Amino acid sequence: MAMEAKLSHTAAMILQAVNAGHIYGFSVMEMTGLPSGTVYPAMRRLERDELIRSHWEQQSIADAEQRPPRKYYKLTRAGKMTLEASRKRYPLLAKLISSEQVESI
Amino acid sequence: MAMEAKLSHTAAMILQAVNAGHIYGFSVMEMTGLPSGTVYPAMRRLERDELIRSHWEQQSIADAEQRPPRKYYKLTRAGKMTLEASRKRYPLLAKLISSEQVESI
DNA sequence: TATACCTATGTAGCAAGCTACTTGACTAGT
DNA sequence: ACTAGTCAAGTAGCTTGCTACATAGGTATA
Repeated sequence: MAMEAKLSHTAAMILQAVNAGHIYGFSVMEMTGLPSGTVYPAMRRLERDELIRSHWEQQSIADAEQRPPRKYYKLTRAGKMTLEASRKRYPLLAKLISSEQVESI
Repeated sequence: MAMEAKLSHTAAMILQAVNAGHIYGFSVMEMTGLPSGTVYPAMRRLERDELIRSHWEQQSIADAEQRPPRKYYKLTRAGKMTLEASRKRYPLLAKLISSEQVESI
């Protein structure tokens, strides 16, 4: 069995937020209340550790919606397993950010 | 009006835990899942900033219960006001640790 | 009588988080 | 033209948090 990384409470919150549909940095910031100086470096580390993967939104879409392009994330298989393990470590995590709370994806 | 300190999520969790009846370090650790290297330094800073105040349990009580003496904390008035402000900043905090969850004080 | 576990507090040194910015394009008011 | 606001990503440098360990008395067990 693969050795799963132990996540900090913050990293677990971010993973949970992405999993629940807040799939870009700014949305994670709004949902969690965490500042940009926390969220963006943390998401880089999560990507470095291959728990999430990112791709830039097409410029044409951003242009059409008149805003900066977003960097979209999704969990890898390792990310899903690590999140599952983190729910045991932080049992109150799922309550904080559930998929139901996501209005617009 | 007094300038209230802005608490980190962790510091707010600890304040909330103490307020909810987890009035010594080890109990806060168990409730929150945070490690001792987080909880004890954080509680020192909270006391330095006069949001909580501590006093050592009487040795005779610890002896009678056959365990090390505990350092008991309680919120100051400034601590209660800061916690109240933090509930606005972290609206999901109260759900995490409510007084009802405390079995033994 | 070692070895191990439990309660409880604590610290050194490294990793992660936060404050206060920056960049950049677009919107709206004065 | 200038100021201010919004969305979105990002960074430098200081502060906080975490891992791993220490201390210390208690119980339990082989």
